[in-house]
Amino acid sequence: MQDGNALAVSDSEKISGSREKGLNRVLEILEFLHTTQRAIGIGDLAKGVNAPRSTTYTLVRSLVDAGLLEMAGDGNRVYFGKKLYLYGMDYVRGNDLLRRGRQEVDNLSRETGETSELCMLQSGRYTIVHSSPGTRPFRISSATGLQIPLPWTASGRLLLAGLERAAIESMVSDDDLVLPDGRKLRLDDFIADIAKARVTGYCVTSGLVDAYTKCLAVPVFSAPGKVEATMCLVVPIDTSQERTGSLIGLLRDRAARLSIAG
Amino acid sequence: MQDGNALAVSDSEKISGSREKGLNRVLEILEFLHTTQRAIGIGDLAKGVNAPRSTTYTLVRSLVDAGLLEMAGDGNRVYFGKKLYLYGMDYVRGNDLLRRGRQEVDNLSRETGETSELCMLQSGRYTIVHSSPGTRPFRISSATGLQIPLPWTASGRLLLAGLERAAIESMVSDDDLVLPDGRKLRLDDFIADIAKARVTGYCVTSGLVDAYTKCLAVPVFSAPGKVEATMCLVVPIDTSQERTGSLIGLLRDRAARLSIAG
DNA sequence: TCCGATTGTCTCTTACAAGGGACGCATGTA
DNA sequence: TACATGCGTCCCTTGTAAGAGACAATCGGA
Repeated sequence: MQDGNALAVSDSEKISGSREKGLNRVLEILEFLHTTQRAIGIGDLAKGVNAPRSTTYTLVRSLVDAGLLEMAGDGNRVYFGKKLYLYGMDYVRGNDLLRRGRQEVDNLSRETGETSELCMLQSGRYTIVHSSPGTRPFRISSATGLQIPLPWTASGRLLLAGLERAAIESMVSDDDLVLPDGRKLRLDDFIADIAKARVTGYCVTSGLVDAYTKCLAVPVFSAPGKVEATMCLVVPIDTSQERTGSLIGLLRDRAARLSIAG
Repeated sequence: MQDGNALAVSDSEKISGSREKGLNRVLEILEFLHTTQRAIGIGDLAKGVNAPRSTTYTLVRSLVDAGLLEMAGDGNRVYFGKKLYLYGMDYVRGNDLLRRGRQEVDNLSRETGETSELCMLQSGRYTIVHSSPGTRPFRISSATGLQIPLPWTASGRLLLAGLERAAIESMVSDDDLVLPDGRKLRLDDFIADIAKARVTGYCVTSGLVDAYTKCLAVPVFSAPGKVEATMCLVVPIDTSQERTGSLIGLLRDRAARLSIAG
């Protein structure tokens, strides 16, 4: 193994390493599968979440029996199961905003040909909840469920609009402020961005996540002042001023539509 | 409460009532939310899964923190959370058959105007995994995630094709054999149906779930002889012989398409 | 063929989570 | 104003689940 499991587990979690609640282990397992995005052997899973093998076997059996996980076709690998899909659909059904937001995102990318995304805060992290690829030849990075530091994104600036400074600080770690290209954002600048985005009602960032794209984002409100989600378009960084402007107009229009009934 | 919680909890689970593993409680909570299909107060949730209040509060807090559940907007109600949606999408992504099956079902209902469904076995139960409503004025019952006794359906007969008699018996309870209209199916007849469906490669049932519809189903194979799912159309019971035949042809065609790469 | 690594199962101990129950706080209604 | 009902939190006890570790079975090189 390349990861020398000797207490190197990273600093996450308490170093205790002792007894751990079963439910927590399960949550870690699910999260681990979410990051790996593929079926994985139970032994490796145990290593991955740093849990004892015997425990992992027991938990996985429970989860498989319950249908939350499934044994992958070939043999001893596990991945998410149908039950989770069904629960996920229940979530969508109970969530107007998400259901209509997905629709709207699909429409947007079809109409504009650009990559379009619906984003939300997910336990304090920026999350791409739904994305539709667009028709450009080059692939723009964006997988559903991907989590990215808030300061890297235009949506992040909108999602934090209206929050206390303290709340924002607690959601943004120092690491988050370091952009992919190595530049370090100043926290005050970021907070200023947020305030600005709030009044203008949209946000554009250029070359933050990568050097070749810019991101146009607008807020979706669940109540006056309460930003529940954002919709955004990811476009080539050299997109003209005019087209950028008209795309933002389109976005604001669609987001408003989502907001009213939300 | 209208449900007199006095040990009426149905016979499910052991009557022990004593200490229960946290994970199991969680699984019950999720299942309960899945059946209620709506946000529910924590107190009621505790009653619903027959768990102590204190325990329920603790577990719900964990689940909310993890994002598997969310507090519903108003206040003290909980329902499924974004995390479950994300995990569900992971499942879809990792499952070609489901992804393409959903697509195909949507196509079918658009082309034919009939209600179309994708069905699978889910821990021994028949489950509507995806459905698309069709354009007929009257609504045909069918919610995604709904679970129905196997003998009530055409798909059930196909999904069990190739299984041992013992396996079939273990999956079908006596209650399952009682149709909605009160008639009782003989187990032997049901098993004969299964065998017949297997050789003909499709199955039609008339007036089983309700008196006004018939159900046309065909199998989708994940490997030769292994029925992974079924696709079906739910049509008015008076649909002509010709149309029924051509719809079945269409279904078989599409199901075959799904099966090859599966 | 013989090893080393991995997989799945089992047993036993003890650290600790589940549960009982009491508390204070809001509602609602007699 | 009193009383009942439901909510959310907290504390203490003890039954039990998490974990360590041993085991047989399987696999894949060398």
